[in-house]
Amino acid sequence: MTLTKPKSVSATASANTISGALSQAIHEHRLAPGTKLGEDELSDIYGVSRTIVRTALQSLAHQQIIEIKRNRGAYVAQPSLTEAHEVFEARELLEPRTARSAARHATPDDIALLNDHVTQEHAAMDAGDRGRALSLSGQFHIEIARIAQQQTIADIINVLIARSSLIIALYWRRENALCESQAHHALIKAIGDNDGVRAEELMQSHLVDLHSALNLNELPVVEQDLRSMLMGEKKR
Amino acid sequence: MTLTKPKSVSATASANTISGALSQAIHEHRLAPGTKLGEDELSDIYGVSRTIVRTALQSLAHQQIIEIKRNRGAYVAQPSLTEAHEVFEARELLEPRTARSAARHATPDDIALLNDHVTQEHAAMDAGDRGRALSLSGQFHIEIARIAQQQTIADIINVLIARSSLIIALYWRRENALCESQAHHALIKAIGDNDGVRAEELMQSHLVDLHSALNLNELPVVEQDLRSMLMGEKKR
DNA sequence: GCGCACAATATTGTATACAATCCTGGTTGT
DNA sequence: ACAACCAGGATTGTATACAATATTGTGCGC
Repeated sequence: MTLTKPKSVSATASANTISGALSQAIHEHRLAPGTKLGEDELSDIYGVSRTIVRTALQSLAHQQIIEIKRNRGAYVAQPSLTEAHEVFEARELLEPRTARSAARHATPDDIALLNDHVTQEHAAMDAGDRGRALSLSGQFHIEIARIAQQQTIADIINVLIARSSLIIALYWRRENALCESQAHHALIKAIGDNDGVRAEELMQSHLVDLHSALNLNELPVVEQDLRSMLMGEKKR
Repeated sequence: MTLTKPKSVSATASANTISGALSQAIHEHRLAPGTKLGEDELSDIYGVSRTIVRTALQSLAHQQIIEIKRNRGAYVAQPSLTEAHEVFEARELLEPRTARSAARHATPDDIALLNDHVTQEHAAMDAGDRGRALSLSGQFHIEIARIAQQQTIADIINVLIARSSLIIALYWRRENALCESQAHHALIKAIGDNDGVRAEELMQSHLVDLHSALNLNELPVVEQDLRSMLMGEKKR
């Protein structure tokens, strides 16, 4: 909640509040892929009409964070394996050079902000709040694009990271995620030293690491979930 | 209208029809940057309620093709100089490597489709329909991303090209645009030969050409438009 | 004639009512 | 027991009514 700034494409304020809250919940893995987001349910929770909820959901749908099936409702998205690859390939095209650019533009304040981010990330991890750590980790990448003074790319990365969060929820296999803050720490060092080339290399390998830490050849765990639900449910 | 496929993030069918129509009109420079898009006006034209129009406008706003100012209405976007640079810088990060990838995946059918595109582009140009030629030229780039089997990147490029169209409307200076189809023709050749490296190079230089064909240091022509409107209008 | 305040109008924002569609559960027939 | 079918209920899609805000027009004082 430090300076997330939901970006507010436009739309009404309440709608942005709701889409921001849902987005945050998804980033922090408090809303699992496949979860149904009923309109009445949300309008009750947030105390607004379905009109507003609908606006918020459409916004999230456009970011492909949720999927709206006609006459069926909105569900937290379940990126396919193909999409998972595509998202990381896109990130690998955008982020390394952006990190290089960030190294050129970074001010001491920027470095301080990044360090603060990693500190919070560590704190969240120590507190066992894995979701929050992941969310902060994503914001770190967006922050770098902002430092590079590339708002357009930052916007794109923002969306890609949201989807990455879903992908991680579905396909992650590695247990320890502290490699994260290590890599981020090294990146800050390179950016702070204005070493663009190194920053680009580090970002590249960081993304490759993430990409390769996914279960590439397996089905998403959703089906297991569904199966277990069918097994252990109120079979009456 | 060949196979544009509005991509339909979701939302209702009518809304997609309207946002598609508006998007097309903007691509073809039939709707100038700054034009106001009133909700009642559009609901009259398309014979649907404002609810649907609103959905369509929000979709376009999310693509940053239009800008919705709270309580003021929707206007065709006027990208700033900074945004113009950012958009082309993003494209330069994404498209060259995507072209390389397309060269790996292209089938004979794909090549035929691309050739067809360029032919239509030429035809539109000969017919003096500059807007349609520009629109087709943009679709060409999207088609390449599709051929590369990178739907995610294709989606991103789709949005960037829409914004590029607005940027061209505002900042274009060069008179002749037939360099376009020349460059596209060369690209098809490289892709058809499965020469990924060359395709990447060609796309890179093509984008640099486009980028450098903009009036980088001048104010958008909108102000000129406004002035000329005030000058040559029904001074009554 | 000019500028300001205020009313009239138009436009957008939000909520609600109604229509269309889908899902659930029970009933019936085999 | 099982399948198909047909209500009934719940959920989403669309239109419309009303509220809030901005814009325009008018009149007054100077």
